[in-house]
Amino acid sequence: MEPLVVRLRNRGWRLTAQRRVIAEVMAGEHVHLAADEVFDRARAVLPEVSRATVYNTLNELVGMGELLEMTHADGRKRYDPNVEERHHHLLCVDCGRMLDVTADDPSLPDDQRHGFELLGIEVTFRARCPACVRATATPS
Amino acid sequence: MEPLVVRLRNRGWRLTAQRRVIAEVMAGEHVHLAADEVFDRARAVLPEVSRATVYNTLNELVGMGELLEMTHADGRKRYDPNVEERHHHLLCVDCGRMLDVTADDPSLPDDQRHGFELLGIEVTFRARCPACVRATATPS
DNA sequence: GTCCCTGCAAACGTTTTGCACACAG
DNA sequence: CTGTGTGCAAAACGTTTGCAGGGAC
Repeated sequence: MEPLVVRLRNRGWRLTAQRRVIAEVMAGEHVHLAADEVFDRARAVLPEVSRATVYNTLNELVGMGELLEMTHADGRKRYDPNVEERHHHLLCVDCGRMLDVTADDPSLPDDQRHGFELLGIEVTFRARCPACVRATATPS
Repeated sequence: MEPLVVRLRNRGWRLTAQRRVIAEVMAGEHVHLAADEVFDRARAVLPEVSRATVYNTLNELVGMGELLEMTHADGRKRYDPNVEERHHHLLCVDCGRMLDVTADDPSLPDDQRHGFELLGIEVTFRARCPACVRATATPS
């Protein structure tokens, strides 16, 4: 697939310096950033980026389907640039690190559907990452 | 299992009118309420309940393991009183209604564990409920 | 009587919005 | 040139906290 910035230009998206930097931050990250983290990284590259523009731009990207919005238990929204492949998430409940993983979807038995029209399935594997396991291991 | 209020008293929880009302609201609801919705329902029964007490009490109940805290994509925390049986959730993405369902857990292949220590699995079936499907059906 | 819980209001962190100016097209 | 994106600051939102008074045990 074409790079994110190219896809956006092809959709007639007005490309400003701020938007390009924000899109590049998202495209370059494999972790799932909160808006404020995107703001920090974007500002490091281009200081004349405002918080409002980061929020506005992220919301637009979500609306265009170029970004997935997720809610991490800390109450902040996180943004996932991986919209190409279906995937689930592996979350470290201690440090908040989140990785993409692939696993089979669970299925919902007919008698549990309650007449709902199924659209998608979200799976989060709650876990502790190696670093956090090591940090709490009984010190010798 | 004993009623929630009984379990709480047995743990030495100081039982005030406000706390009892909040616990009863949670016990009586099969939906997954946000703190403000709990506040409204509690105040309908007992007007002298403050928002702060609702928040404090919900956090205590979560800490005691009598309530599960979940984050619904609208950014508000929701509280699930069903701690007895393992279950997943069926969410209407239009109106936000959320039901408990039982389904098999998906499994995470070894080559996808990245060394993490698995603790639990959260599954949300994203869907549209019958009422919302009907609301958007092509009008004849 | 003691200590914990309560209400109130202010503080907090995140996200949204109103407005005049600036720049991409 | 025009229309849309921008920065700034203020507001909105859900939640937490500090404090003095009150009620459960």
